Amino acid sequence: MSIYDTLNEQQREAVFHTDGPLLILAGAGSGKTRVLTHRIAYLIEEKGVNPWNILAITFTNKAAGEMRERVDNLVGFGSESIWVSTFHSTCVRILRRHIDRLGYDNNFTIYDADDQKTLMKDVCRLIDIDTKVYKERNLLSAISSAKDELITPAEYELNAAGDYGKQKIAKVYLEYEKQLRANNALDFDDLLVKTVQLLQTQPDVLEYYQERFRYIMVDEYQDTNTVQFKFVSLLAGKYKNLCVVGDDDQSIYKFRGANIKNILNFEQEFHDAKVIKLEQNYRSTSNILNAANAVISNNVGRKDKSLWTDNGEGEKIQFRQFDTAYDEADFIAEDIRKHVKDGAAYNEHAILYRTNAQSRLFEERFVAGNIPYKIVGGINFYARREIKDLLAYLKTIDNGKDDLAVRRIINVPKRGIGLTTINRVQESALEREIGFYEALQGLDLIPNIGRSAGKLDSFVALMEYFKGFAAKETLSDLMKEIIEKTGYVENLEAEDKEDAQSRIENIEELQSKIAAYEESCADMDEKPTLSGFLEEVALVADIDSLDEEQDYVILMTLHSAKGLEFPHVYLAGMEDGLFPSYMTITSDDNEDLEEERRLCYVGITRAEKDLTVSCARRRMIRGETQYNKMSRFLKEIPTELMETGAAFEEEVEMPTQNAYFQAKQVFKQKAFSTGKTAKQFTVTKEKGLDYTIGDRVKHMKFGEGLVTDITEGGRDYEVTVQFDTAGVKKMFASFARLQKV
DNA sequence: TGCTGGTGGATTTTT
DNA sequence: TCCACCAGCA
Repeated sequence: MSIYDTLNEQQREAVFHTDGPLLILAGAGSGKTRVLTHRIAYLIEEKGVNPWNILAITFTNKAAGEMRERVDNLVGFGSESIWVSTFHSTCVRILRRHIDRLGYDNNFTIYDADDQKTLMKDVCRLIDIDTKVYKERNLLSAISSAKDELITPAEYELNAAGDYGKQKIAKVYLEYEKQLRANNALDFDDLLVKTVQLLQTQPDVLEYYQERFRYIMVDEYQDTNTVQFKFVSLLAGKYKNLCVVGDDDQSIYKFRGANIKNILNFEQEFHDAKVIKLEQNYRSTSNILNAANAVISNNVGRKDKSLWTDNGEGEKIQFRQFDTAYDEADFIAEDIRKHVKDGAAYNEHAILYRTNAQSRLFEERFVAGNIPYKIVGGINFYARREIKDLLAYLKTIDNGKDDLAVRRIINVPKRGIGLTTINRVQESALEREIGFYEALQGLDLIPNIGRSAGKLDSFVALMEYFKGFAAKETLSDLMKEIIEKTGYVENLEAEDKEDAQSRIENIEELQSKIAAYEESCADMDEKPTLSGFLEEVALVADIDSLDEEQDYVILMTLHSAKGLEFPHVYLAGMEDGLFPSYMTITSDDNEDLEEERRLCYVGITRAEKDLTVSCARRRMIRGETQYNKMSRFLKEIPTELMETGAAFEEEVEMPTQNAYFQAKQVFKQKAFSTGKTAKQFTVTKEKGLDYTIGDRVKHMKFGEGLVTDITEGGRDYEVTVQFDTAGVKKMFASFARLQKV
C-alpha cells in the first residue's frame, strides 16, 4: 500500500498530473493541503524531481511551515531544500540577491503601513498637497491598487488625463516612489512589483529562476492579485509546470486587489490547463456544510460546484440572539467552559468575528473568567511604539539611507533635539539632494544649526559607535548595547508607570525573538544578519504566531481564519451593519456584499463539529450604542438546520421585523402614551426640536428615517431613529442635526 | 523645546 | 472610544 492509496480519485488525479498547467478547484475542507503535500512527495519520490526545483507558495508563513513539515513526514529527506514560502518572502529573497540591477542597494528596508503613512505625510508636505482634501490613507490605497495592477507612476499620469483628482494622485505617486528610492526602501507592494520588473528586464535572472523552479505550486490562488499572477506566470513561463489551488467561493481579499479573474480565466491564460474539482468535504458535518452551501448559493457569478460530505448530520447549528454584546460574550465564555468541563480542550474552540474591535469584550470576559485565550491580529507586535523605536535603531545601523528610521529615533529617547532643528537638517539635506543621515554627518554645512550642533554630533557619534559594534558583535549583544547606551528602558521606567511595564515586557520579547532568529540561522547554517532579521520581522503576520499545541481559545477575524479549522466555532456579531458591514450594505456595488457573503462562507466552513452563530440587539461601537438587526446571512441558513436553544427561545427576533413593523409599534406606543411620554414631548418642544416620535427626519449621512424614541439625557436629548438604510441609531439631538421632512 | 488639554475625526478586513 | 493634531503655555 502506498501513501497515495488514502486519497480519493480526484485527489489522486491531481497528485499524478505533474506536468503542464493544472487548476485545482478545491472546496472548503476538501483536503487541498493533503493534495499539495502528496503531490510534492510524488514529484520527489516517483518522478525523481530534485526538491531544489520545487517552489510552493502559500499565503502565510505558518502555512508554509506546516506544509514543509507535512512533506517532511511523507518523504523523509530532501524536504528542507524545497522552497516553501509566501509571495512576499519569496520576492524578498530574490530581491536581496539582485535588486542592485534596478538601482537599489541590496540591503533595502521594507516599509510597513505605519512607515508608509509617515512617508506619505512627508510627500504631501513636500509637493503641497492638502491632506485634508487628499487623505494619506486614500492616497496610499490608490497607489497600492495601482501597484497591484502593475501601473507605474508614468502610466498612472497618462491614464489621469482630464481627471484633476487622478492627476494629483499621479503626482503624489511619482514623488512617493522617488522618496522610497531615496530611502532605499520598498513598501509591501513593491516587493512584488520590483521582482516582476527584475524578471522582465533581466533575462539572465529570469532564466535562472525559471530553471530553478521547474515545478511551481500556488495555494489560496483565489486571493492572488495581478502582480502576483504576473510573477508566477513569468516563473512558470518556460516549463509551464504550474499547479494552482483555490476556491473562488473563498476569495475574500478583493479589497486588497485580489483578482478573481485569475481563477476564472486560468484556462484561457494557460491553454492546455487541466482542471480538477475536489468536491468532497472531509471536515464538517453535513448540517454545517448544508448551511454553508445555502448561504453561498446566494452569490451569482461563481464557478459551479457542489460540495458534499459523507460525514453524519451532526449537531444542529446553534443560533442565539442576545440583548447586548456583553450577554453574547458571557454566553460564549460559559459555553466554552461547559465544553471544557465535559472534556474538550480550550484550543478546540475558536471565536470568529468581522472586526478586530469585537475582540475586546471577549478578552474582558475571559480575563475575568480565567479562561486561557489568544487573540490573533489587532495591533501587530512589531507595530508597537517601543518595538518600532528599537527596530528603527537597527534600521539606521543597517541602512543609513532610511531617513524615516533616523528621524524616528533622533530624539527618542529625548535628547533635546526639537522639530525646528530636525526641519533645518531636512531642508539642508533636500537642497543638497543627500540623505538625512548624510546631512547630519556634515553639520558645519547646515546654516542656523547653532546650539543643537553638539547634540546632533553626539547622536551621530552614537550611531557610528553602534555601526562599529554591529560589525563585530552578535545581534543580541547589539540590541542589548542599544538599550543600554540609549537608556531606552530606563526612560520608560521613569515615564508613566501604567503601560511602561508592558512595554518593557515587549522589549524583552523582542530580545528573545532576536535570540530565536540567531538560533534558527545556526540550525540552517546561515549567518544571522541585521537585514535578515529586519526582513523576517517585516513579513510576519500575527497568525504565524498561532501555536496549535498551546491550550487556549482562539479569537480572530474571519479573514485570519482562512485555511484553519476547529471542532467548535462561534461566529459572533452576526448583525446587519457589522457583518455584513455597513459599508457593504450601503455600497452600490453588489460585488461588495458578495465578498462579505464569501467571508461568511469561510467562517461557517471552519467548523468541524459544532457551529454557534450569535448576534446582539444592542452593541457599543465607537462609544455609541447601535441597534442592529440580525444578519441577513443568518436568514439564508435554512431554519431546519438551526436550533435556537430553549433558554433563549422567546428572545429570538424573527426575520419579519422591518421598518414598517417597527413604525407600527411606535404608533401603538404613541396612541397609548403615558404621562411620561407626553412630558417628553413638551420638553422637546420647549427645546425647539421641530420633530417628535413618529416623525420622519433626515440625517446628513444616514439619510431618511423614523424617530422612534426621544429621551432626556443630561444637557441634551437622545434621539433614536430607525433609518431606512442605515438601521437604528441613537444620537444626541445637537450633534445629529436632524431635519424634519 | 516640550507638555498639556481640547477638539475633531474615524474604522472593515492584511501580506 | 480612541487617537492624532494643534494651540497655548512653561
